[in-house]
Amino acid sequence: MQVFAALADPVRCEIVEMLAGGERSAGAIAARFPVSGPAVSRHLRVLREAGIAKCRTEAQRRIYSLNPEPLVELEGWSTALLSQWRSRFEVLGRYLDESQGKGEDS
Amino acid sequence: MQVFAALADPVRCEIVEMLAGGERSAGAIAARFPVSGPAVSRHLRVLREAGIAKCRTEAQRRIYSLNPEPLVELEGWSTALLSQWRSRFEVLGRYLDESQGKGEDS
DNA sequence: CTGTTAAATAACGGAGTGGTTAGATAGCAC
DNA sequence: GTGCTATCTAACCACTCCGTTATTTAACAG
Repeated sequence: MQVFAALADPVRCEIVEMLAGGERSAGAIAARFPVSGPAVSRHLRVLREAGIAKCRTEAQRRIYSLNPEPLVELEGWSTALLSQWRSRFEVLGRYLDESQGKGEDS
Repeated sequence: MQVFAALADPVRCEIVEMLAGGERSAGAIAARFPVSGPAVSRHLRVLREAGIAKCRTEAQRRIYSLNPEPLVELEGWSTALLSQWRSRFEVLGRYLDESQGKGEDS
């Protein structure tokens, strides 16, 4: 799950939320954060390398947009994990229901 | 999203997957990784402080289990983001459908 | 070609992270 | 009490990460 590392930084997390609302130029993104342009530029690179963002060139501007696949994968990961956990929990629940009538365990 | 930072490390990510399959003692967890006990112990602390794992004491053992709330939140975050993205995409799609008949744009 | 704008890269410093080994803490067995 | 087991904490080191400023690349305007 390389995605987690890419989203671990709050700035990158916010950038992703921005991009979910539509594509933006690098400058427009940088303007929203109290850090320097180069700092944002590197955040964008991390997101690109993680496959979460992609960019196209338009004159001098780089227009960034969201690449959804990794987020779909992320959603799937958490959903699968939770359903596994819930199924375990249900097994435990059944066990407790059963032993409730007998009241014995090690 | 503090959860991302907690899951950014592959060892912690695997621990969470282990815990989804049922609770485990600290020793049982540590045995599965090629790193020292103290290293795993600190990973467990990070997960605890992120609210992803919790532990109870049983004799000398600490039994770790999964706390699902942060993962539910994570699932919700990715789902919301994707649905926002998809709605944007649909708007764009409608625009393209429309301009397709006219064939003009800047 | 020169100048300007937009963004990326380079180089560097400080803070945080993950690993290690050694020592502390807590509960059980005797 | 002593000894053993299980786990955590402390101290330290190497490495990575995020921020900065300075420089470079790239595209347009004249």
